[in-house]
Amino acid sequence: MATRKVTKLPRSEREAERRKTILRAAVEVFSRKGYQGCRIADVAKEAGVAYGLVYHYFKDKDELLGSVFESGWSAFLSRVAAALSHESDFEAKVRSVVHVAFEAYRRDPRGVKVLILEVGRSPSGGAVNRGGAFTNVIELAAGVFAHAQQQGELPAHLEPKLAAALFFGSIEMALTLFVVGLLERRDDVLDRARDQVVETFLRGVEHARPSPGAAAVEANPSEAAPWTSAKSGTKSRVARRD
Amino acid sequence: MATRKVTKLPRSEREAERRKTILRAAVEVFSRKGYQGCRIADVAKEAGVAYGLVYHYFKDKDELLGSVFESGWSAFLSRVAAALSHESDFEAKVRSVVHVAFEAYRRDPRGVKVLILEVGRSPSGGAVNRGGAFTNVIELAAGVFAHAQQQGELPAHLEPKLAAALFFGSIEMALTLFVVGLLERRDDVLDRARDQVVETFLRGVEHARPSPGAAAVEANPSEAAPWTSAKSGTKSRVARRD
Amino acid sequence: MATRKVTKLPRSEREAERRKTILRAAVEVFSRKGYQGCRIADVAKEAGVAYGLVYHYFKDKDELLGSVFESGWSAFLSRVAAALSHESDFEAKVRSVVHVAFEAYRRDPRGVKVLILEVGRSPSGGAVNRGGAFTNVIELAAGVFAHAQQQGELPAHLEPKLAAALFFGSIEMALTLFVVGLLERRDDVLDRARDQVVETFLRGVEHARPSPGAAAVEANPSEAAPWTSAKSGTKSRVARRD
Amino acid sequence: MATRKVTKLPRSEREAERRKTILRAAVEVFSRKGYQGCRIADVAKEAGVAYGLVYHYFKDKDELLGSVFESGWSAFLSRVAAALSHESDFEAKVRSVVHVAFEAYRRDPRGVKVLILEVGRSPSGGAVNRGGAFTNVIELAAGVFAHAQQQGELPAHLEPKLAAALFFGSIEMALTLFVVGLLERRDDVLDRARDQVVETFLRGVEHARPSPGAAAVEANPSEAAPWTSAKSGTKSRVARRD
DNA sequence: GATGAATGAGTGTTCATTCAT
DNA sequence: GATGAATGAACACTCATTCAT
Repeated sequence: MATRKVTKLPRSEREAERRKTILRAAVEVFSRKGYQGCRIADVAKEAGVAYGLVYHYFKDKDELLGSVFESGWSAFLSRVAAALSHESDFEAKVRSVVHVAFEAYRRDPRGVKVLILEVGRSPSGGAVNRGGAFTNVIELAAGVFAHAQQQGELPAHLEPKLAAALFFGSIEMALTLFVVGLLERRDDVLDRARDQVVETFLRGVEHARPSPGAAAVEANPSEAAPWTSAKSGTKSRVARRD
Repeated sequence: MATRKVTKLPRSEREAERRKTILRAAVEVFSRKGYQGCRIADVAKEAGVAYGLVYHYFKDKDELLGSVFESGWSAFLSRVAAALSHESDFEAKVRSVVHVAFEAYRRDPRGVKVLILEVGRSPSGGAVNRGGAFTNVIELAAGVFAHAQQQGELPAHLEPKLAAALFFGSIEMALTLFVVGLLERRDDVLDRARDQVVETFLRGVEHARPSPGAAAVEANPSEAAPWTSAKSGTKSRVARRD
Repeated sequence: MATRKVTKLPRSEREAERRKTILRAAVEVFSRKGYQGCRIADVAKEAGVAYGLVYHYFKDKDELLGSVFESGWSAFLSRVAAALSHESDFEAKVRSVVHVAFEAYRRDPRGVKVLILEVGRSPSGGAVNRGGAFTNVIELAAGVFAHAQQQGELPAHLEPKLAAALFFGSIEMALTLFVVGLLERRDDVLDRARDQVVETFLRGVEHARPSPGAAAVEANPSEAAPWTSAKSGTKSRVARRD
Repeated sequence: MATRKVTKLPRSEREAERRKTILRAAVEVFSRKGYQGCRIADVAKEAGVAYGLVYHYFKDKDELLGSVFESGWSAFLSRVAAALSHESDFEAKVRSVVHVAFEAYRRDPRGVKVLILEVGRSPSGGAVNRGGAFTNVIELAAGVFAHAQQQGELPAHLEPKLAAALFFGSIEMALTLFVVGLLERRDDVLDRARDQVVETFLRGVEHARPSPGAAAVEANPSEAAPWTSAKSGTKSRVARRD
């Protein structure tokens, strides 16, 4: 009834299109309900396709969700790789990777949430190579750190993979703060946070330098804590026990 | 503490005991199969009690698993709080918290895995205030950082909550490296990693100092990559308790 | 704590008391939730006794509910028997049995509801001798009808048991009208209905005589249909199909 | 009726068929085990379909069993309505409704048992509008009685709904006598009982006339108790349709 | 390819019944 | 006798996956 007149993409393209539609729907549903909580039916409905069609494009639920990860990660990875290739300086590389991560979040918080909240999940569950994806990023970054060590830009005693873990762990948890709402999803806050991540990673909390933008702000003593709108940022100044 | 009768536990204590048994079993199963994957039947079997008894002590699956989180987090939180209260120096505090985390992992990788891999996860998964638990740790640590800022031990421009996030993000991801097997779960590797986490967080990758133990090693050029072999092990510099 | 001072009924009486308490509670719960819908726990709570105590007095759920029936029926039966023994005239007997039934309803609609709504139930379910109780009433009445036949008060061609069935079927369904709310539970309506049941059974719909009370009412043409408050009694005057 | 294709039923009809199959199976199981006692698994097995398919066609157990009631009642109702529409005389109407009920029982004792034993039962059992179905029959008949009153065929002082209740109460309890085995399920007994129901309802026990068939029998004193033996059988005086 | 009916194993939850205290 | 914790069979309902059309 409705199928008669379509622009007729070459079969393969039409299919690729469908596949992407389903994948996008999966990301959406996945981010709403989580890995286990989402049903194939939900994905199909979200994608506007028939129930069984999902199984034409994906072997089973695991493959579908695996694909979600892979496409997400590979997109992230390629952006990171591109960013790295545009910079030669170590600090610049670090800065640009953090930038990529924050931009990804700014553009597609849902997708990032999925990636963040489900990495390493599926305890022994036969799921895809999420671990693999994770390993990829770690090792990509580890390569950068090892190179920097060879260039003398970084102390030799550091384990590159661990350094990479600390790097991405910092980024991830920083973004998590936004995901769970502990920090406001405002552009200026995001920017400032990004700078603090870079600074802390490079020079440590003890020697982190202020954001360039914040420098100006510092000139205005009355706005000493621009991180939060009004309500004082941190409640308990002293460790609680309870 | 509460009862003197030694011969047999009074009804109420017996029950409290049962409850704990079930909770422990839940942690176990949970860590093996994850939040959604764990079945009440498994928990009951693991605890060695009848199926229905689980429902005597916990309203439903959600409440049971919620309790797992809460008990796990509160245990971790109280250890962290204790560690903090024993130190006054900022660096020492940082070091001791990292120590607590690593010791927890050394002692009960399963439990840590559960907390690490499931916190904040399961979007709207119905369960308790996992988010709340997460928030608690962040804010506990944020308090420490804020205090350090007041003491002049830390730059004032840092957002304490974000600093806390970077701190725990680093720790978590470092442990994840062990969880997923990218680093060997050997004592010496754990010790060295712990030091690197502390150093990187405090002074940044660029100025991180080598482990005291590793210092000696460095003198021996023939052992250039102590991350993957040897047994130099700088075991637990800080006294463990319990 | 509280058990110290009780009037100390002889053991057997105390127990009989308890038993009755539980039985009453069972009637209550039963009438609210029905045979299958009620849980032993509900009965225990309603009776204010411990969970397991119910099993001291009743072998199992079936026996408990069987007892409910038996006590209900036997009470009804003995009232019916008493009523019958007080009258010698056939019409008077009929009238007094209907009276007993309507009074029982007026006094304890709950109990009647239980008896009415569950007779003959439990399809093949191993339940008690509810059928037995039912049989008892039918045969008691059948005896009366047979006697009346011998006295020449009733045509000989009638099957007494069937006559009894028609009799109690009329009574039951009449009461059901009140139970389900198709007739108002007002005293005057009940009285009038009672008369109509008797008249219809004795002389048939075609020759049923008006209630004595209604006779007076009839004198007042403005109150021609005193069966219902205001809203005209029967909607569709002609058989609907739909 | 709706489709011409003979070769294979179109999808939609196939499904409607399936639905009916399941419904029939539900009636069967239902009549055997009662409302609460029947399990979805039994229904599925009886229908010869997969467990889960039941949930394709019925939201849940309640909806399934609700449908059983509705279809049963509506079938009965339409037969009654048809019978009524074919007769104009009041007595004939009464006679034909009783006939319909007895024929229904003769044809499908199971189904009748279900409707009889479960209507109005299960207090607040959640299921559909069983009460509604009950109300429908009562009001349908009440309409007939009201009409007869207007025609002067019936005393005006009777409450039509109550008359309807007495009518169906008599029928129901008469059938119950067969259901519980107090009367033999033999054709001649059924016929005779049917006549007695009609006569008693119309003219009362006191003036009920003997069955036409039994009249002949009465002439033969040697067959004084034809209720329990013989085979005189006055079969279906009114044409059945079905 | 597309559709959605059909399948059935899996699992949370209830609740009658038992039993140690 | 009283209590309520312990037991476990039973069952409704879900949902990934298959398959006929």
